[in-house]
Amino acid sequence: MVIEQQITGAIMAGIKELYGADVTANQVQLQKTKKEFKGHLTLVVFPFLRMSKKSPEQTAGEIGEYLLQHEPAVAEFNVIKGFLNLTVACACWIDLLNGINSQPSYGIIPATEQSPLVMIEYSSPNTNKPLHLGHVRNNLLGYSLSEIMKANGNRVVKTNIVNDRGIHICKSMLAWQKWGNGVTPETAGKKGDHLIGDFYVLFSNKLKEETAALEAKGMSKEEAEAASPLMAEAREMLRKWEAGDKEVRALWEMMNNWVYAGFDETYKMMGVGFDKIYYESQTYLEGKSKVLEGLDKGIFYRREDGSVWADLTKDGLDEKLLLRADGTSVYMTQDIGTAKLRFDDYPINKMIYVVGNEQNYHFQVLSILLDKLGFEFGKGLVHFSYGMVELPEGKMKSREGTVVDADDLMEEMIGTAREISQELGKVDEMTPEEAEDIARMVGLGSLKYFILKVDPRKNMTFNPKESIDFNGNTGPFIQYTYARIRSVLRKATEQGIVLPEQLPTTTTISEKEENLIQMIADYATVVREAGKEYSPALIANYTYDLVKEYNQFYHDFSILREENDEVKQFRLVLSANVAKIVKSAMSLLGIEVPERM
RNA sequence: GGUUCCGUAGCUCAGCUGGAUAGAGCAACGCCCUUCUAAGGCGUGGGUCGAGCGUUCGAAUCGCUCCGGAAUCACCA
Repeated sequence: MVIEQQITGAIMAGIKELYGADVTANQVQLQKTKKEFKGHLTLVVFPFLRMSKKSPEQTAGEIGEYLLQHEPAVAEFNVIKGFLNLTVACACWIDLLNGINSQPSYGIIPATEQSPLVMIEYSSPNTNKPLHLGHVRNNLLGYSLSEIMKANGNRVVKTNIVNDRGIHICKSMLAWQKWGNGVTPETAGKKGDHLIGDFYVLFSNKLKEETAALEAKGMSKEEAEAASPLMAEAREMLRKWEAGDKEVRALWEMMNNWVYAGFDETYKMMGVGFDKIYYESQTYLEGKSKVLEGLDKGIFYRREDGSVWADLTKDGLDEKLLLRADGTSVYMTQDIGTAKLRFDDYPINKMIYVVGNEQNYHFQVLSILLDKLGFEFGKGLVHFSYGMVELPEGKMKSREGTVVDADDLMEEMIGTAREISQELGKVDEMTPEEAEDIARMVGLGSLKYFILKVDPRKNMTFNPKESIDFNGNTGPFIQYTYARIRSVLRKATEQGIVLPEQLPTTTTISEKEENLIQMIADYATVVREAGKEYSPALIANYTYDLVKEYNQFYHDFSILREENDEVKQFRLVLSANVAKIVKSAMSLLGIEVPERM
């Protein structure tokens, strides 16, 4: 922030004058003063001892004295061991607050026509089963990351690649054909994605029966699956699909549309969306030409059986298959093709893939291949790799039925929020619509915050029961604080108090208030850091700290009962800006904040 | 076995470009609703930061070696 830069400059000048040494801004370690000491900013003087050739205390004292004389922003200082604690002048804080107050979207850098174009791929579902908890983490991270990149002055295209073809879809189709009796989402009264998921499970169960019988006759698992008539039928269906068989295609289209309708509902409830959707059925043939082009240029090589490979041993990796002997594509080829299509559609400067960490190797390879093929964004490709979501009992296993369904989960969270607000009597003066809206915001806010506050790279444990906690470091706590501030501001308006555009710098404010302004001012840095680190968690934890700090402040001061008008207005403006920052930060996480709750 | 990631309080997680006595929340216990929303605040207890060695004025943070866990090393996607 501004004050820091100003003081850093003064320190550099001071060291030059006192010790005749040049130091860079990087060497000046100016950090926030710990709570238990007096001051706002602390300079660690150990690095300068070589230049001063004096004790830490003496050096700190000299620099402090210099700052007091030459830098008006420094009001006083104290020295503890090698730490120089600086207190920033009161008027500076009010100036800072005035500056932030005048900016409706402080900390956000709007994109322009010239801004870099960032494409973010996330969600990427299969069309054979509904979304589950793992997808929830993916979607929330992807959406939030998009918002964070936007806030850092990038043009963002959110994209989704739908895996709508392959043997897994054929399994659902076959099961529906065999045992479905023409059931539809309407007649079943079920979301389309769930209905299809049921048939996928049905197929798996029937297949298991078959293979178990074969295994009993002495076949291995692989042999049994290869010999299974059901699997043969599924493979035949896939063959027909690829040949463009009208009947199979029609069935495929109908069932996929059911799934999409179901997904759309889930996405909408989750609050995520896309600017451009790609379907694998339309892209899976695309990579081949690019690979053959690479073959011509000698980037890849062909084996005797006709298959095409990339030799990445020089890059410290293995050899990677790109085209099978029969000329068909593999996963990697498809991703190359999709990259090509995307680049044809948009002048992408940066590509971010939000995909689980089980694919770290895949993206390492993809980055190298795209780079070799001449894609500008290949080398700098970002695999936003996130960890798995585990349950207290361990991993989710579809086989054991421990998969947490996204729709069920959201519904449950909203239901709990509804119950709690009823218990607390929060809904007494609300219309049923208002109450339901708040239950939705709070329930989903709780879920989203719970997932986004943890470092994306780490595996996390999700306890469905305990996650519905509305106290402490949670979304609802943040939403609650916001709603309370808005309430105070509403009451101020009712009392006819008009907030000034500019506060007089002569108002006396407490140290707590100064700290709060410091935290508010940090928001701009946090947003920038979050963009650099691709970390929604940074925003989440910052917001919690800010809100916690504000809550303590809130309890110490009766804002509306304050008798000194100048102080009252200052506190109202301060509160309004906390609310502004909280709302902005939450929107970067895709979390709504209610005006009352 | 190779590669990558992770290991911090009973539980869930912050802190990691080296800096002061390692922080929150949950859970436990004790206070505070005639005070702008108690979905709140204050307090108490709880830690060999997986282990060891090294670099340094200084290490949870950096390096090496172990130990434990995860992912991956498919002509699956």
